[in-house]
Amino acid sequence: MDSRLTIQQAAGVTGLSEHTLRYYERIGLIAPIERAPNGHRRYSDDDISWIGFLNRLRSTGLPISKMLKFTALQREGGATLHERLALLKSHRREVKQKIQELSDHLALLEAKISYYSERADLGSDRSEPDTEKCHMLEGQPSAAEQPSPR
Amino acid sequence: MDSRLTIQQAAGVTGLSEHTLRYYERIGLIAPIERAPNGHRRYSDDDISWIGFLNRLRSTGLPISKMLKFTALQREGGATLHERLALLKSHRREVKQKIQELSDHLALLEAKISYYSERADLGSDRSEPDTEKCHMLEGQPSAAEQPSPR
DNA sequence: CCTTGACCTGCAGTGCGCTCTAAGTAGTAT
DNA sequence: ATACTACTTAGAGCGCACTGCAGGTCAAGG
Repeated sequence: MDSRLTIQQAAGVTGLSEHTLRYYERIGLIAPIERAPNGHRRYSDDDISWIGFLNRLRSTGLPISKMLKFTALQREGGATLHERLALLKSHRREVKQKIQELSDHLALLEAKISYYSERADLGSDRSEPDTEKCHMLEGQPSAAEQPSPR
Repeated sequence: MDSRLTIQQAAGVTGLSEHTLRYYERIGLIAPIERAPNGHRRYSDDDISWIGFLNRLRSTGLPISKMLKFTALQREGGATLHERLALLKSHRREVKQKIQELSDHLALLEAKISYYSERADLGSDRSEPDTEKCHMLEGQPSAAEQPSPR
């Protein structure tokens, strides 16, 4: 059961490319992987599950820089628990916000779609370039929505 | 009311930088903006609301290439309604999926956080590098979750 | 007249997250 | 011996979405 996967196998099960696996190791996201006598990497179950965790963080949009921070804390051991917790919590907040934002935009998308659907219903084959005003239904950012996040 | 904003003002109300406004125009995301006699851009209300729409699409993660596609169709006029509709619908599906995905990852984040919180509660000041196994609770991608999107 | 400031253009540079290339090694198969 | 395959490294390149820079124009103010 103690698999010791080759990089190819590790790539298979994690969904990352071999390239990316080496890259992650190089930048320190993954600790130096054990080597076979010939120098080839051998991924342990622990390595694989750590990579799984990284994968999840990544797919919530956590930038690599923050994952590095987390990884560094992890390596420093138990004393950094609070800090790691804080990092995760702050990320949780961001993910929640992102979900909210997407939901909002989804609603607008729905509005746009039903507006278009209507137009499509009433014989839309006039090829006049009539429609250049149809974006009027997108209220602009309204200042509150886009405070100054750039 | 027919504002005719300068680029600076347009940047202000849209939340984009002046650079980005020129960039969007250059690549064709925004139609050539009307110019004052001195060559300076003057953004109309219509321009602004179109930019607002682009902004929304962008913040749902629609890549610029697809926005370009949409923009091109828009300019071709009414005959492309169905196609535009299809594009929006396909994007809607993606946004929904993204929301779902984020929610899933959020759940995992919560699990991790409560796991850490527990540890933090029971006096976590042993500085042994004990914790190197705590990522064990991240089940790996489980094949179904990450089919092969890379 | 000279500076300041807002704008213009074209093009180069940046940061992120990979992704690819080149050149080399090690082990097996024919 | 030779080919093949899987791996290794250092380092270059890529696609995206901007962002910055150099150099120029124009209008108003001191």
